[in-house]
Amino acid sequence: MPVDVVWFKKDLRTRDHAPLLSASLSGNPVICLFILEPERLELDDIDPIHVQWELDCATDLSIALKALGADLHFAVGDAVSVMEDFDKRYGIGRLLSHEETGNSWSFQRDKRVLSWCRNKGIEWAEYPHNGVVRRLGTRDEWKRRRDKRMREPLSDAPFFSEGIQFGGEIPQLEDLGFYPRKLTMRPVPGEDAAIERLESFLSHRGREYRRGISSPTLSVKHGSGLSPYFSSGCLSMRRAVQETTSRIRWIRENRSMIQGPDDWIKSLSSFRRRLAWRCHFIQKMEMEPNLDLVAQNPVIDRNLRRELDDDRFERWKDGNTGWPFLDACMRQLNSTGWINFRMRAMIMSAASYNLWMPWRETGAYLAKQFLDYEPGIHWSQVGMQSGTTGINTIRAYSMTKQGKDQDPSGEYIRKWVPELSMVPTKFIHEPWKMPIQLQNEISCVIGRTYPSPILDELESRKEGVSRSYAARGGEEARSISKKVLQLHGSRRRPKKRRGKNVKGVQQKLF
DNA sequence: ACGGGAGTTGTTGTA
DNA sequence: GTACAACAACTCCCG
Repeated sequence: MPVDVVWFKKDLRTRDHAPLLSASLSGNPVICLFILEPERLELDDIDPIHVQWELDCATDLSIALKALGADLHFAVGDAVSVMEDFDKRYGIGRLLSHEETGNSWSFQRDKRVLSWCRNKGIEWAEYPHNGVVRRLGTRDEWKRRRDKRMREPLSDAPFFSEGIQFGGEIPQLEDLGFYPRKLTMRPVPGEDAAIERLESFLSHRGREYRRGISSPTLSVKHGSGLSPYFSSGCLSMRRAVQETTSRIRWIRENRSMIQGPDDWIKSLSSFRRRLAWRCHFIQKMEMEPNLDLVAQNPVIDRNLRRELDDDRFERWKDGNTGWPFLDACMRQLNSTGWINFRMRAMIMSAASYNLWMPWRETGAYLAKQFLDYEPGIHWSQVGMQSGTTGINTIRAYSMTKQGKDQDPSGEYIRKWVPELSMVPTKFIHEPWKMPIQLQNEISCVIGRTYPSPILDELESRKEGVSRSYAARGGEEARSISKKVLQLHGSRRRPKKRRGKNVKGVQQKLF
């Protein structure tokens, strides 16, 4: 009897999982499959921490599946070879999975799997995932269809009468010669932990979301912390959207019993808007699957002529640029595998504008640092923060301004850059301005115990920005930018202009 | 959803 | 009450 193979990729959960549900209803024997693909580990945007995280989430998933009467089979190897092997042993009737919108590599891999299925006469049933709409010609319909999908009911975890037992061992990365770096504060893997985290966010942590997300310290507490779970699919986007909506409704209905209901509603609405942005960016990758390899506007990219300077690259990566706030952010990221959105933008902006390094190399390094690496979001952001799309205004951050705004007391800098722990607040954002005598007194000598700034921040930023504007000026570059906007631009209606005339007219009406 | 300069409007303190 | 400087807050523009 042919078996249904449910191939788990970036959807490591049992609830709201359409392929799993469908397999359970078919009546066929079911194999749940997770493949550790060693080839991925050779890619420059994939890190052992990603595979380890997926493996740990899959291990948790295997326990949940066992309780449902199914069993997760772990395999190591190339996806097609693994399928071939399973087909020989069991005879695959159907392959079921979610559509994956990953990087160029996974796109090519899925094409190979598809042609293998076709050769074998095996049906591959792929189900839509998150808010991504496959085979969409233009962006016009996207928002409506995404929102509609988010409103559809969630499905429970199904039961299985005939799951084929997995007799093997869970593979270990170490046995393959990969040793993931140890992350501090790594979240607890798995679906239950993901749901718990969503609940704690909605029940109390998210109250200060709006105030907290811009700051690298507050965002640790008031951010949702759900991103790694979304990347590995421990949590469905639909569940997050629906539960956020019902929480907002609950606050609205019980507003008299709650203090500060409006701020709370604003926070959760803004969280929900960001969930939609998440889908919006992954949709870009869906429609342009080589976003991780080719700039959206290749002409601008060529005009920029950025070069990888090894010394700059190393100092940027390690958080040794001599720009305290940037270094602190880099070190937090390297240590925890996470940093908030705004600081990611600043880190990328420093690489692109101040240090003038090419986006592919810096973007790949960052991808490896983010535990929550999501190709569609990541490479869209990299494109934006390197000025290679041509459709967004150039956003070059000032590290010292951000530092003063987000960390006025310097507490965050002192935590992550201990060399600066004795520097008084007055100089914490610009320690090179300390008088030599003070430097000696506190044993923090700029240029010896902590590096001098790698470049003049103001000057390098100014030069980077003007070179970037110059690169997008030409006729050829402009015409490509226009096309990029048509294909990818957000279809949100432009704000109504509120000029003095309009106001005047309104006043006359009342 | 950038930063910095210029220009504008609003607020406060002082003679 | 008035005049005005000093300064904060805001808007617009440009790279």
